[in-house]
Amino acid sequence: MSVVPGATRNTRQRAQVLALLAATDGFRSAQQLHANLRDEGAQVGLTTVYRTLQLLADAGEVDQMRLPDGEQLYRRCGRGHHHHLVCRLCGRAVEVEIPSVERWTRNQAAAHGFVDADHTIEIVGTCADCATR
Amino acid sequence: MSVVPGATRNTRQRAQVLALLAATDGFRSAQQLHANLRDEGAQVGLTTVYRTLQLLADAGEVDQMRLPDGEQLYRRCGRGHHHHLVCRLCGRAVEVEIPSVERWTRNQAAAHGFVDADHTIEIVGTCADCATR
DNA sequence: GTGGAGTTGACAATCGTTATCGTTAGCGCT
DNA sequence: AGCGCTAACGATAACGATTGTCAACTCCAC
Repeated sequence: MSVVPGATRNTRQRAQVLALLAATDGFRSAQQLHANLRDEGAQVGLTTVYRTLQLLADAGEVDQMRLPDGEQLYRRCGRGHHHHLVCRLCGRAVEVEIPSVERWTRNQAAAHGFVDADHTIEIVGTCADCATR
Repeated sequence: MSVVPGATRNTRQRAQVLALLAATDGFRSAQQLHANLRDEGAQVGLTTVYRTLQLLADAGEVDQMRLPDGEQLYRRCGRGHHHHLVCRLCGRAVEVEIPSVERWTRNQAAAHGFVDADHTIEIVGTCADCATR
């Protein structure tokens, strides 16, 4: 039997992106992550950072959110469905759960005949540290 | 005394953008609106459409939301704080209110020391018409 | 070690949006 | 109606994040 097509490989670049994500606790943009990797001497292309983040996001390994200005941010996250309270300045994030809203959104969608409903809930603010600075 | 600086003027272009928005009941992108205006013979520049939408959004005359792919959408809306259930295909929107969540998000932000907290809640699905088509 | 399919990355292209800046035109005033 | 000031316009260029391209590379099963 030949190799199963579709296997994913463990490459140096993916390990480095994952390592950086593991060491970061706030949301970061692909460009920020790429810059950080370059700073610490890692040899990773910007394209690869984007691709890796997309892979991880699709696999549910990282969460992604979008700032009001449209920039995409990524963060290594706990599993399961949850939402975020994010600092608009430093990216620090707190995972929050909204038990009632999950049910509520489903019901609203169904009540209006919408199917395949998905929802996005993000709370963006300024964290205590950034506020006093 | 001279003219008060900062006055806004009534131009043909703004009237046309407003008229189109009034005749549209779903979320539309700036580019879609511009194309529609051109189709019906209106002479309006793309830049002006963007500027006008931004003005209206700042003034609270229209609501803006962002699709998962980052595209900005606009819609003439009822006043007051509310959220939307939007069709991902045709842009049709239903305004919904989430009584408990407004309070909940405020409390969560405060509990974690965040200030100036803002929240975005959007439900995107496929409406009944688009689903059967 | 070898083969070949998954990966990489420099570069170009895309796409929505914003800045530029000379021209146009709304409107308060006379 | 005419004048003048300045907001507003709009064609075009610039921008910035993201994605496509494609030849070179490198994991890894055998």
